[in-house]
Amino acid sequence: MNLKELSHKLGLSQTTVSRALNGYPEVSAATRKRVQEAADTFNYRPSTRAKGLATGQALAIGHVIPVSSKHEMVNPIFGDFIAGAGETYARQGYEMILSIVDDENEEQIYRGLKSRRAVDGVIVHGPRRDDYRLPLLHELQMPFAVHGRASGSTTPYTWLDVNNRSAFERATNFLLDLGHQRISLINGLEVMDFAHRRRTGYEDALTAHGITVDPALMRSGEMTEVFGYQTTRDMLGQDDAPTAIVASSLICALGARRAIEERGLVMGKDVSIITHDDALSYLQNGGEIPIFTATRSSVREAGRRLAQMLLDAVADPGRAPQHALLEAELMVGGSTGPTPRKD
Amino acid sequence: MNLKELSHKLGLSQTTVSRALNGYPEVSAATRKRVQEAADTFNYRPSTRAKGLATGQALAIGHVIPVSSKHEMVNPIFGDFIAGAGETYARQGYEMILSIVDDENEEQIYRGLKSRRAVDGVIVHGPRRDDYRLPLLHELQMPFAVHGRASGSTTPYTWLDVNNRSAFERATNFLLDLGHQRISLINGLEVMDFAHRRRTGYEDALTAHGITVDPALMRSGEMTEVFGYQTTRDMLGQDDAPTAIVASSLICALGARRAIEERGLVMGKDVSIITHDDALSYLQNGGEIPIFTATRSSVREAGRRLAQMLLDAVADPGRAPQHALLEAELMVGGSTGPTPRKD
DNA sequence: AATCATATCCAAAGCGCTTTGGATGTTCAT
DNA sequence: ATGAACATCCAAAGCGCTTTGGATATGATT
Repeated sequence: MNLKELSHKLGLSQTTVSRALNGYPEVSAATRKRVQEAADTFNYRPSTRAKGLATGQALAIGHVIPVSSKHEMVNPIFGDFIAGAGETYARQGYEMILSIVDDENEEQIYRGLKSRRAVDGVIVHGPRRDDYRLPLLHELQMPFAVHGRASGSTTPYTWLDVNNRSAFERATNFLLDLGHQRISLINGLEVMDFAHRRRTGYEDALTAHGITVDPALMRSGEMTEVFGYQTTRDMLGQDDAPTAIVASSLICALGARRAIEERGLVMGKDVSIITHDDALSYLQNGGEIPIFTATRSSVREAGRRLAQMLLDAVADPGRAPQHALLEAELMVGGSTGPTPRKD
Repeated sequence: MNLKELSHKLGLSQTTVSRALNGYPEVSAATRKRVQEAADTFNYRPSTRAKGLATGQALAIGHVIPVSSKHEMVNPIFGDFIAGAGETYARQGYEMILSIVDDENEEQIYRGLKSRRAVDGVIVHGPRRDDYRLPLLHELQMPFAVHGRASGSTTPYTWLDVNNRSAFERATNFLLDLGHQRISLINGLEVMDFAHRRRTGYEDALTAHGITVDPALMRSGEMTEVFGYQTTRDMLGQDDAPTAIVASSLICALGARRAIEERGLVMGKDVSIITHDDALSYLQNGGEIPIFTATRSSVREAGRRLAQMLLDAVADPGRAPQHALLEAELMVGGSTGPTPRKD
């Protein structure tokens, strides 16, 4: 069923039917109702493509998901983020189109989306420091919103981020207050902006307590379970091993716990862990009582909100870029405790 | 840059330029080359919408991801599956459009995709037993391919599935051969087709060894870490507790291990675990030596292949539905061992 | 009764492509 | 030289919508 057929059935012009359906005032209430009902019974929905051609809009938002070409690693937060964003799009009649691309030829993807006029805007995932994508998108005049931030950008842009610095500062302080002095940081890849901010928070807290930062206690890499395990095992094997760990993700923390227990140590007693928790639906941090003490911020909620911010920007290209800085909440679980006394 | 402008620049008609770019024979080699180069330098790409309108194709495949409305749970395999499928689409110039939808009004989504002519076909995720979506898509005449199977469907359809029955039969046999008699099954929700098949494999193995299936040892639920933990804790607290567990996912298995260790037991010695491993990029089952003994099948590879099967079906609507049944490989890790002797 | 505003509808153009049905040269055998 | 066969290109229609610029009818105003 298309417009032509529908308007024929109703004995009206395409113009009138289109206007009735799109809420224009030049249609009598009676006619509008009649059209509305006919559209429902015949299950008529305008073709997105035709509508897009006519209006110049795509009615779609692009998500370009970079996949590490080295490890073929898909960021595990991506599912929940997308789920959140999808809710927003569905409510506003937008489509979400997804490009999974290894980070080598990401630029081509953006150019393609632009020149094919496939989307009205894009969400930038996993921003790096001095991310080249921001100037690129500016140049392409493609509206965008960033999940995270990219320090080093000179022009303003729309973003939503967790306050990673303050979260990790707080996490580190929490451990310091428990008496820990040797605190390790298991971080994401340092090219990622969030990882850099987290490190800053961690270092600031240490420095403020007069503790010098020890590079031997800081590791960064792709945040897998195995990475958490290996780095923890390594560090626990060192002389002057850490008594506490700040981990960048729950998955890392799981690996860290494995290494701790493998050595016959007890988490929360011999070694404390505090982690960041993205509140992923399939990997909750325990039930009522969290397993891990954690700084927590829902990535799904982030998806919902950032999508809305982008749609706002698309609807009104003139408006100033919006920002949102979310504060993570600290949840005390069973993985942290006072420094073990040296016997 | 659009076709009109480009053809103007070249002093050619739109027809000729279009044909040159699309590989039609009615164009001289010299002209084609000239056109090709101009397209490159001006970064011309035909508008997907206009092309779609003209050809009647959408050049897009829809993925409808059901999200449990109760738990807002996004299936964790989804990211990797999508990544695989995305590779295939990118190679063939298709777009992937994603709808995240709570399973209540999934039907509306399919009808919408059809009537808006937004996609050329869809991938069905998470098939249930007697899934209503298959007859629905048939009725809508929408090409589709199923990740998994839906027992109970009368008409043939395109699918790709892991041989869940044989994988779980094999896993159970592996434990039986180690001497285990009390073997528990921690399964996904039983409405899901895969969970049912897995149970069948498990039960078949037990029965073949003359062991009666004990409902007290079988649990099913959404496969989270917490679910694995709680069910394991429960069962280990029972009289006549299991000495081995067959788990449906690595995440469940992580929870099971937590419960085991919490009781002061040792995995692989006091209690064995064998799990299914989807080879997710962020949750590898250890490094060289697997942590868990597991049946393994890459969900990413599944995405790649199923996407191709769907594109084939779209390209040639007449062809008979294709199937692919993948056999999982068994990887022996450290989580299994002989039955502990009763002291 | 003539004029005008208002309400209601419609024909046709246009969005950027593909594709049909020619038109115009060129080449070759006769 | 002549017509057939081929190579190469183009004008225009059509895909399914929105939107511009009227047309017509109705009722209020003078």
